[in-house]
Amino acid sequence: MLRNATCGELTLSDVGKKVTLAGWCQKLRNLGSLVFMDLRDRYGITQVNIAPELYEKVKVKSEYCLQVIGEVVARSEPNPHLPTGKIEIVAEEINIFSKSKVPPFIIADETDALEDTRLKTRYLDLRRPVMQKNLEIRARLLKASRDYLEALNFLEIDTPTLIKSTPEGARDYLVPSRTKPGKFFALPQSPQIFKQLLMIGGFDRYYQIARCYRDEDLRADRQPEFSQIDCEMSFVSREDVLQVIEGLVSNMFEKVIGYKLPKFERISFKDAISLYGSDKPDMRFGMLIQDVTDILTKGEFKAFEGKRVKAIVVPGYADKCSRKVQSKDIDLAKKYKTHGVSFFKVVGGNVTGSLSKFYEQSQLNLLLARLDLKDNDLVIVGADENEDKMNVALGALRLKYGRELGLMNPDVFAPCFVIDWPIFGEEDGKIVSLSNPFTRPRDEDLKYLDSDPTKVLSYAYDTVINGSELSSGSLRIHDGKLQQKIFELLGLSDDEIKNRFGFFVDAFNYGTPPHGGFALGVERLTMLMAKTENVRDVVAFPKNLSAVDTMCEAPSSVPKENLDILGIQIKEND
RNA sequence: GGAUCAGUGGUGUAGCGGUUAACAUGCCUCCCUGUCACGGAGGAGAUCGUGGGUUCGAUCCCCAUCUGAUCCGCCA
Repeated sequence: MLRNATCGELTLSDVGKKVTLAGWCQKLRNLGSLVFMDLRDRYGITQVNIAPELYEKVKVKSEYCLQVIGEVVARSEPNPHLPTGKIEIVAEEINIFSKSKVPPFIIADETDALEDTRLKTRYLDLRRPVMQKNLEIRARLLKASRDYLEALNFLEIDTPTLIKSTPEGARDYLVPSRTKPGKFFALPQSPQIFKQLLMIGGFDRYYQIARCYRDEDLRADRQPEFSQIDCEMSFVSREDVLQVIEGLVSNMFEKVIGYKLPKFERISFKDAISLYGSDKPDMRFGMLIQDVTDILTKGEFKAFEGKRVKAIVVPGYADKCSRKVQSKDIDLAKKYKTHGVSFFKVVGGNVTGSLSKFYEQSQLNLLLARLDLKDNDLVIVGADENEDKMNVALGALRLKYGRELGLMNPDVFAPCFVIDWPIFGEEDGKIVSLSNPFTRPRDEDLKYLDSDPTKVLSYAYDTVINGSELSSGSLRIHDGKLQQKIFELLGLSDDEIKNRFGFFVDAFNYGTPPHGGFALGVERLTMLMAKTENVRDVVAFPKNLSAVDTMCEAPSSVPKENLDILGIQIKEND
């Protein structure tokens, strides 16, 4: 037996027991004729009292992996900050399993190393309690989701990860085929098509913890490979699916972090954009975007003419809003391809600011009343021909100030469903898909399919908590004719449809049940529960922003012979 | 594809035309019987990301390049 207790469990009631612990030497405190060692494992830290003679013999150092045999004793001076702080082990024997080089950074929650450094020796970084806690949250929420879904009769079925490339949406990761040189598999961006085929195959409730791959640029919350709790159900209404999502997510929060989520709000896509300036609204705080077009286009200020004018109010911020701050905000708004924003301040009950001179007092009073302005409030105003662009820009500013004013409390979770998404958008006069092409249009909107497709809303739904898109899903089309029609509206020719989705379209001719589902982002969920804004904190071995694993140095070159077998030649750099 | 910020001992930072390149921490040696961010004394450790330029002189200014972070585009 290499150990019979962990470093996190011993208490005063264990005093007198002889125990064997195993772990890593976290810290040594050598007082001369008395040496203390903090021994660390996954469960905690236990102090070991080592006699100088024993210490001389074993010569323990930082991060040595070792075993301690000794008696549990009560400490004469307990440490109230440590769960095991009332006891220590008097070492009788120390066996070193293996030595360690001096680690490149301090292995503790409060490490001062930058992430880049930590990633190069991730296995050391993973020893840090906070990383172990994060990965434990991840494991526990997966377990909770399995338990919940299994109880509802969902069947776990895995789907292939070497699949047909169907260029649409995200860029595929490609895998060359050896048996068919010159041809490629793609790694799945999601199991979408397969889970729908499972519905046709009669598995009315399917789920899977699915690995997904997207070869797109990364972000702090985006990795090229990630996991989804993927579900699909047959013979369901939108309401049925939303119930499952709400139940599942609430159950996970309760089981994993003991948080009771409130009932999920519902908001239409349209309202989310116009009130929050985002399709993933953070509902922990207000500061909603308001329409002031009728008031502010009536003045002498020509630049607002013919545009939609929208505003947010930052309470009590007028005196903090220097010229520098303003110019930063203008730049932020311009990032979203707007003309920028302007500022009003409320001073002594009056609306002031460089634009105020363009307006009559009566109009400014209207503004005071409409926005319910108080002294020292800051009003950020933007105008644009394209209302949604300005909404999105103001939405970004809303988040900036929400953060700054401490309104985004990480201990509070505000869930909502964003529903009624449009199916089509317009880009350069062309109809483009805004969702996946299998999303089912609302029955009441089918009549617009020919006349004005952009008016057609769908049975799609996103789950959003604290501004993070946790899941997205929809009812799917189950009628072959309607599916064909959607493909046509997207400008796909019969040949293209046949090439990309032929097998899928064929399947629809054999009795497709009405179905729908969703996919929950595992990393996003874990990030919320672990209260981190960085995906890499909840992935054991992540890629950096260039999609590189700096520890393994992947991707890498491969020998020419391997390429020859695949019929691949690398183009020389020009 | 674009924007911004940052690369200085192992680690994290300071310095921003002339410095013995500073501080903290880690590491090594010695002292220390109750530490838990132990304490004390001493020591080693840096071609200041790379290449070019400006200058009498560059870690510092300029250009290029590489690397990292964050955002926009992108992510059906």
